[in-house]
Amino acid sequence: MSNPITIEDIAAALGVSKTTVSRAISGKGRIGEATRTRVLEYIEKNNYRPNVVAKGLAQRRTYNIAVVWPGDYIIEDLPFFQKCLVGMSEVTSGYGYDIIVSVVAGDDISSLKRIIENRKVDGVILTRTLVDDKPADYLLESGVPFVAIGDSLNEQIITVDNDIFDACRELTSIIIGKGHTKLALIGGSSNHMVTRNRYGGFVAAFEKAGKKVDESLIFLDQGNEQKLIEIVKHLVAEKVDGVICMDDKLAGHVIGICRYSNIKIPRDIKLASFCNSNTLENAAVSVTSLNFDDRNLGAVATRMLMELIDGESVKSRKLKNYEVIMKESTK
Amino acid sequence: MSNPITIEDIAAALGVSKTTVSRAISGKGRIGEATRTRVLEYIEKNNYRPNVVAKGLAQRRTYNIAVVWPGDYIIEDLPFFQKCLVGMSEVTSGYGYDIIVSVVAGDDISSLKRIIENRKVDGVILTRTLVDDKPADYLLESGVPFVAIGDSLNEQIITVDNDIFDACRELTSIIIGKGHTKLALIGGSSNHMVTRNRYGGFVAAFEKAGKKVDESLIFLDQGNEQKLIEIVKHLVAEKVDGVICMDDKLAGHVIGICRYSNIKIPRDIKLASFCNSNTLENAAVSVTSLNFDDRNLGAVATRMLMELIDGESVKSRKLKNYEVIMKESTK
DNA sequence: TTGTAGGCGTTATCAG
DNA sequence: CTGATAACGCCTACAA
Repeated sequence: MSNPITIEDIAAALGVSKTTVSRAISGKGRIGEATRTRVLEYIEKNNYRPNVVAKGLAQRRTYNIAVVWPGDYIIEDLPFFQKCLVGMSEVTSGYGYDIIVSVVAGDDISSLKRIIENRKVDGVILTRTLVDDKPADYLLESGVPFVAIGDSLNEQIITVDNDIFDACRELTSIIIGKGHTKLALIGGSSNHMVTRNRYGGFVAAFEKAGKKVDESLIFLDQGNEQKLIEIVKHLVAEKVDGVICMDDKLAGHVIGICRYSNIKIPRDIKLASFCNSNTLENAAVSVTSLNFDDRNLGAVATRMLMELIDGESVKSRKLKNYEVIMKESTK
Repeated sequence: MSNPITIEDIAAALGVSKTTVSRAISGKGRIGEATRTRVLEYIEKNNYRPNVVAKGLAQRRTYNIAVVWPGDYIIEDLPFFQKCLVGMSEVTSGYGYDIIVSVVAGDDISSLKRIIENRKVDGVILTRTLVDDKPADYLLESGVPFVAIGDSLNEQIITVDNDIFDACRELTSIIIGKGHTKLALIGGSSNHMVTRNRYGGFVAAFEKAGKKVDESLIFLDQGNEQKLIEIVKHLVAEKVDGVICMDDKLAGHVIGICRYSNIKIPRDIKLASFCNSNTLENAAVSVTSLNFDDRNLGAVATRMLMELIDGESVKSRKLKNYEVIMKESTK
């Protein structure tokens, strides 16, 4: 049925060459003001749309970027990715780009590989960074422009991140400042770069206060709820002042355990989370936590990638804004 | 730098024509077994990858589908979309397709429009359906193949959905069967088709039990927490047996209100949710709810779309499996 | 069974 | 300022 009109149709209708039409559209190359408006008017009237695929073939561009999306269902992580995505989408559409999602679960980067090998995208955004980062390594090797959200140990990788370190240090400092100095820290995968930074911020707050971190109160790579139960009981027995969880998943578990064990927050123990996901809104206590502007993070990452694709040189960035949200759990 | 090799390079290297190479790859058209393997081996050895964009231009295909993604941050909705997406991704990669996300917030379908007008995709999946469905109307008009997840009043629209109606009826029936017949129903946007079906299932359960629904206990288009507070207090004053929320966002609010108002669930009032999002895991009570296989839903929708794109005729489907999860809140 | 030539819709090169 | 003409990389009649 209704085949879309092409640049050639326009050329024929207007008695000019394809080249001229192309120039009128792209704005590149010299062209008479008269013919230019004539073409543009015709385009407007017949609502012509350039074929982006054909354009891409000629320019060796796809006008797509890939966004690596987590394939797991950890609910506390979703709001972050969602907010990032919205920010990304706002930027891409301004550039005439679209977003292809590459769902990556665990170490299986076959989806990403396919997309890259098929040359479906001009660049990639990694939405989290790992210590042993398979996707990043692959992308570096393949030479595709990419930006990673999160910190990296590899200087070659262009990254953008919230200032996790500072934020975590500040939150910890505030709690220390309230006189709660015997603090435990519970964190997730130590293969996530963010875990390192959170840990670093925690330690830095102690240093700043001239105190020493009690290493026996640091628990990383936690996720298993059974082990958490023991840990929480242990902490209460040890009479720690408070516990800081690196994310809301852990904080949620701790709340659940406390409720079940009849431990009262904040009476018996204080609680804070290094990452607010809004998943704890219906929890038994409202939780002190950190808030970041993830939508902006996604937007900035995308702008950086766009510049990278355009051949500009781009430097890693750290976004400075965060909020410390004080709630009942540390009262 | 390293320009990928093309079909022409292979042809030249092997002393055959481009056509022959193309045939060896696609499997279409007659070709000698000998030359065929010769080409395939060469491809393997030099790990040649066809340029999907060029292929698409020639075939008038993009090997992309669009998935309309919600632009809002309603956390209780994210798991559903996430699970759908994973299912979709599994299917598309089997077909050599990729997923472009179209972030649509409210009535602003400009993102979707751009994607369609730019001909970036061969088809679209709508991840929710509305009573007044702007995206669906647009897609119908534009003639792009699409499948909608969720029910529709428009027969022209090809849909696939969980059997919301049956599931809601069953859950309601169970609660009625426990002797709780004075039930309230709180629901979200009545512009969402799913709201209608949930309501329908609720009503059907009453009919099946030979009872009449008390219309004064039906509250749709709720979201505002302030109004919910009044409603909950009203319900308690009216001594209703229980309240069913159409989703976890509402259920979460109700839990919060009850806790604040010192109303005990399930002692003072029973509670159930028509849609389990796992966001209530840390809530004060565990909530009776419905579980669906959303990943499969996404997978089925995608398979249907693939068939549609391949020109096959596809009929709307309703997926039958769901689970009723009985928890403390209705004890 | 294989090859030739033209087309998919643009952009880019190089003359005029 | 404008226009042929050749890419871009692949597919597909039609011929051989």
